[in-house]
Amino acid sequence: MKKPTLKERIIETALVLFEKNGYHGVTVDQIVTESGSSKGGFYHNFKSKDELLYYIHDVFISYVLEKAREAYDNFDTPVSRLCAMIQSFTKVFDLYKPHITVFYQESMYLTGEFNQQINEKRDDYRKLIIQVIHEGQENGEFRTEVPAEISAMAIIGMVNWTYKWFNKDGPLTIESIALIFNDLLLHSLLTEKAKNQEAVQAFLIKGQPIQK
Amino acid sequence: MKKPTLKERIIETALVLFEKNGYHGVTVDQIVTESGSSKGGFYHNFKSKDELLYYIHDVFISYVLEKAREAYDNFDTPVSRLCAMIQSFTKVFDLYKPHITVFYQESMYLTGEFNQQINEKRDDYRKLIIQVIHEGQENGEFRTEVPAEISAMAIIGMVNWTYKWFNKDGPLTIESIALIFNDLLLHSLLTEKAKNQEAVQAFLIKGQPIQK
DNA sequence: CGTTATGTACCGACTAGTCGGTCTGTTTCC
DNA sequence: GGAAACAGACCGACTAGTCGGTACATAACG
Repeated sequence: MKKPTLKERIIETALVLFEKNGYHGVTVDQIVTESGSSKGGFYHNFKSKDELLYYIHDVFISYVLEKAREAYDNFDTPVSRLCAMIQSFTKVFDLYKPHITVFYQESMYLTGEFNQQINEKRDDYRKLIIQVIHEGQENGEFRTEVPAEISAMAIIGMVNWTYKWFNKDGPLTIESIALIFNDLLLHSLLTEKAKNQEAVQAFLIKGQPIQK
Repeated sequence: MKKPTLKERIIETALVLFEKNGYHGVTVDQIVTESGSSKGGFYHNFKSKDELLYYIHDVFISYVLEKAREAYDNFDTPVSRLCAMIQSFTKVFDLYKPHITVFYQESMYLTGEFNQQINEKRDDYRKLIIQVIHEGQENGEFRTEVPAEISAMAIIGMVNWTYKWFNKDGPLTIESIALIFNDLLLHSLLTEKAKNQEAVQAFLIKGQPIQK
């Protein structure tokens, strides 16, 4: 493990502080003090406090988007693609919980240019989910009674909200939660016929309540 | 319609501004100017900018909690209770969208006393949902493979997230969205046997995709 | 009834403090 | 020695909150 650069240290510190106190609840002086740096060091690495916020957003959304694309490429059916995406996304909470909290709490304070770049990636992610659902509706595995756009937002909402309540030291691991999410989703989105396919059954939870 | 008091005018104005620019993106001076008031008028009605934020939070959460309790009291089966709660909650978006946006974006900036009071009501709401699911699991209508606590958070997440994307002028009314949410929920939470009951079937969507 | 007293809602110039950002060094590293 | 990385004193714009005052209503008084 190579020793972290000042830039990395600043980002780490800011992340922890932002998660706890919000972007506006943390001053540059605090970040600088806590990271054992200085104003000079900070502004040498970032054009502004805004840019730091942008970096944090970008690291997270870029990672998630890439993982979703990988999930899409590595599987070849709508069900397995969707499940893989949900799993990879949910698992990100272990790694990037502070990023995610900041992402959803503070994105409105991103200005102009920064805001636009993040929004593009966010849109790409949403479109990818909608696309998978559409593909599933076309091949008859997904119910068509519910519009794909709404299903997508329901999914995204369910998963995203996890940042408000997930606790690493709680009774369930993030992996268990990901399994539950997949189970809930498939039960609500698939046709009865599709649910009976063997390949799908593997994603559903049977019998006893899931445990850690 | 009686003419609004200054206090009401300030709250209305602040709501619109907060929704658009965030709590920290709006100054007291702006609120005062836009509402045709003054610093004095503002601080005569509110102890601080914080207290204004608290008021906005409280109006919304109190309303939602009351509606949920009504829903519980007016129905007598887990399924109908849950559906009624989801419907009343979802429909609130027409009425209180700015409150909700502020509620979820800015609640972290509520301090001490204020924060505590809001959290209590939020907890009460969550507990009520969990209770209904538990009751449904006990009478055999709800699946027991998934923990009630997680189901509850999945539901709350799905519904709450609506504030990020719902648009009054979009293709779907909030009532249609509420119906879809109920359909998705029941499909994922109920046992196969329960889904076939006539009383439950009424809450499910059949045939063609739902339209406005 | 007219006048004075009193409470309440509201006004707006002012202030004390804060915080993002700059500027002038100093150190580190090639 | 020169450039990049960093330190920290300093600045100025901005903002939540204050405070002395006004306008107006209702009540008390003679």
